[in-house]
Amino acid sequence: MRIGELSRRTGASRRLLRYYEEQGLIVPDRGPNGYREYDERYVDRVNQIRGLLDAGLPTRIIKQILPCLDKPRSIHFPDATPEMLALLTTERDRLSERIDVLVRNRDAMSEYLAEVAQCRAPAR
DNA sequence: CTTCTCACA
DNA sequence: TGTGAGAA
Repeated sequence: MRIGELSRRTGASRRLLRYYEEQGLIVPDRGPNGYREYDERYVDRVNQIRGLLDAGLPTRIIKQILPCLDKPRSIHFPDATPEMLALLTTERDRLSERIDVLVRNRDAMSEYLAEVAQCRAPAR
């Protein structure tokens, strides 16, 4: 498929897809006319990129760890350098910290909402 | 549809 | 990180 269809199916703008390519996150094939050609795998791939960006990872890191997160993980297993493992470990830990912050804030919101509900439900 | 560039939040 | 616009 070409960029327009991938854009439609991922919700990412054409501009953004080119931006991801510029950042080295995706490397589409090129047709004879020079148009980018994407196969089905790129739909999931783009969504995964969005997820990692949402998780707070910079494109620089995503570019490095994305190959490890590809579907046939067992095939990428052999070329796991110590540097790669260290990177994955630190990024996973950063993710865990962010999750903790998110959980605390969610709980704080729940607590507040519960109190508000208690405060005005009986009155009404 | 393509690349590139400059600006901007 | 992501967008818009203009040029070619």
